[in-house]
Amino acid sequence: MKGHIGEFEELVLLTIATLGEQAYGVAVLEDIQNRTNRKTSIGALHSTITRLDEKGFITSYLGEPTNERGGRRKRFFQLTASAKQALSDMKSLRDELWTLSDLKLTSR
Amino acid sequence: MKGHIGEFEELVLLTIATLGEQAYGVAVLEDIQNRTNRKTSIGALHSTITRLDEKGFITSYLGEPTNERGGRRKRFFQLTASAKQALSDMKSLRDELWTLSDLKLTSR
DNA sequence: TTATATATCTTCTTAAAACTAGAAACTAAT
DNA sequence: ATTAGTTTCTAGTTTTAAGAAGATATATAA
Repeated sequence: MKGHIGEFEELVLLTIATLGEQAYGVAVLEDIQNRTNRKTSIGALHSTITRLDEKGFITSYLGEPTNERGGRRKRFFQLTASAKQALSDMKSLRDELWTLSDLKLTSR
Repeated sequence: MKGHIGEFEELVLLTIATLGEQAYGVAVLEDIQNRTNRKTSIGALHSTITRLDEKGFITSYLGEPTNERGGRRKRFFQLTASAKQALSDMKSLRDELWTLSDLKLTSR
C-alpha cells in the first residue's frame, strides 16, 4: 500500500465535500483561507488538485458561463468513492486514537 | 507561523499520546503497524521523531534499565503543550468540515 | 568475557507534497 | 477593439516524508 493523503490534500478534499455544487478553484481557496490562518496561493491549490485527480480522488467538469464580470468557465470538483472511503478511514483511525488518548479539545 | 504537521507526523503524535508512559520507539512503531496496514521502518520513525523534536512537539527522557532480556535503555517520548494544541486545532477544523459535508463513516 | 538481544542513532537516498510565479484563457463592460 | 476582472493552468523549486542499511550503545545470560 503506497501513497498516503497529505495534510493539505485532506483539507482540500474535505473542503470540496463541504462546498458541494459550488466546489471550484477560487471558492475552495477562499474557504480554506477563511477557516484557517494560512495564506495559500491558487497555484498551490491547483497543483494539489492535479495530484488528487491523478490519484483518482476527484473528478471534474466545466460549468457554463455566468453573468459575472468575467473569467474563464469554472471547473467544478467532486469527490470519488475512493476519496470518501479514504477520508472515512483516516477519520476512524484518528477518532480511535483520540479516544484512547487523554487528549482534550482546547477551545483557543 | 509556519510548518504544518504532516500526515505521518500527526499519526506519530497521536500514537505517543495513546501510549502514555509506554511511548518509546519500538512500541510506537508496532502500534502504528498494528492499527494500519502500512509497513513502516524504525528508521523512518526515527527521522520523524527527530523532526518533531526540532519543531518543539515532543520531549524525551531515558528510562531506567529493567529486568527484561536486554537492550539499550529506552527513550520515552511525551507531547508538548504546543503539540496538544496543534492536534486539537486540526481535530476541530476537520470535525467542523466533516459536519458541514454530507460525508458518512463507512465501516469497511 | 563472549554472545546475543534490544533499542537508539546515523547517514544517505528517493519520492512525494507543498509552494511560487506568472502565463494563458476566457468573459463582459466600456 | 481595448481593457479589466476572474479563473484556470503550467513549469519549476523547495521542503518534508519515508525508507534502507547498518553502526553504535546498553544490558543480560551463559
